[in-house]
Amino acid sequence: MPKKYHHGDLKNALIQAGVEILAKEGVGGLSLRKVAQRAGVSHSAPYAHFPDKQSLIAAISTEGFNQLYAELEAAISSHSKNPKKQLIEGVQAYVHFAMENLDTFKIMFSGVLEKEKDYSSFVDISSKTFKLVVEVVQACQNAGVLPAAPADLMAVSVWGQVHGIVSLALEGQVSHTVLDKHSIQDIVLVSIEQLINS
Amino acid sequence: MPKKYHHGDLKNALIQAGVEILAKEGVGGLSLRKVAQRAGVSHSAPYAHFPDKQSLIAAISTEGFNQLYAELEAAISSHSKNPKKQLIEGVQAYVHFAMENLDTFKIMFSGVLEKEKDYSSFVDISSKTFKLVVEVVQACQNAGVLPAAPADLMAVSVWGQVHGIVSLALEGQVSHTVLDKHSIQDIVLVSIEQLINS
DNA sequence: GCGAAAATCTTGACACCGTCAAGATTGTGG
DNA sequence: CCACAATCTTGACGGTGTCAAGATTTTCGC
Repeated sequence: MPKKYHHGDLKNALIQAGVEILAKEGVGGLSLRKVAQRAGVSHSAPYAHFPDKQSLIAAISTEGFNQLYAELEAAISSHSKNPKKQLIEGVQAYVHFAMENLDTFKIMFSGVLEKEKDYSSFVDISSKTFKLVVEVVQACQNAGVLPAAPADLMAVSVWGQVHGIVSLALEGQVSHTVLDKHSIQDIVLVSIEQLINS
Repeated sequence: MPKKYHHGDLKNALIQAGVEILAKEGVGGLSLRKVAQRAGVSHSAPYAHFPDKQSLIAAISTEGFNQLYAELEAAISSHSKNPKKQLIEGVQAYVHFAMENLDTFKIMFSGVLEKEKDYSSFVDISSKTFKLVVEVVQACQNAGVLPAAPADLMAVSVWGQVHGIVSLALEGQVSHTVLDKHSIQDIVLVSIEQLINS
């Protein structure tokens, strides 16, 4: 697949370097020039592979979504006969991904990427992820675990719930009176159970 | 309160200029130098009032939270005898604020402000806002509208649900199969009703 | 009310940033 | 093998956050 030119596979090396800088210095520390330096090329070499910085960010975000999708699917497919467990394990995996890849998660969901619809592979993997959520929700509905609203709408409810709590927590907006007593994992689980039919 | 020096009340003028640039050019277009220029002062005048750019962003975010708090309280206090209506109107007000002040909302919640706990007035107003949510949730619980879990935990659930859906929608992560059929307002309302005791 | 001290603002500089143009180098296909 | 395309380097440009030095204005103790 990737042909070897001067560097080898600079495009992926740049994405990888970006992920590393992101993890080490946060979103504010991510610059094209640092990415280039870490990959061992000159400051404008990236322009052979990405038309601009936004495009590299799109690639990093896409990579993040691919990983998130993989982890979600792994969590779900381990319990293919138990929709409720699929839901719970999927939620756990989502929270786990966010906490383990804090800045990648931020870049994926915090508006750093400004015109996401311009990047088709980003749109592809993120809508594929949404479809995965819809499937689990639908299975839960068929099993009577979730209410019988339209599946895509219910999927937005469930995903929104999880995503919102995680986002607020990462943003420091969840009061310490709550965080002192419960982990984010627990808070999300308790919240999701409010949506589940008793 | 604000004494008049050379400019008059440059500190607030800078915050206002920041809000305007934010609305016109988005988060990416917000620079200290543009803010200074719009306020009619030299490029480093802001340093008399803010130690760095993050500090100005904190002030803008704080201003945003003040406005959000005011709108939430207005929505809630119009229905002081009907907790369920308070909840629904409060949620509507939250969604309305997000959509009317898109980039301010982003700056408040999207990790642009990196060390939020360093800014005490930001912490004050945001925890005050959280307390407001807890109060409404508690009133709903007393009226049997919401389940009887610990109020602060339930508040995180409710706020997280609303905030998550709004965030995902603003990020373009809500599938068009949903958005074509429902407004964000409707989606959030339908979702919240899943949490309300029937 | 006056003069010292503090607050405010300007000017100029620095390093870093994203981006582009010109050219050098390297791989590929006819 | 050679023209061409892909890849990478060098150098430049304007914009950015920040700091230092100095000018200007207000405040405050006497």
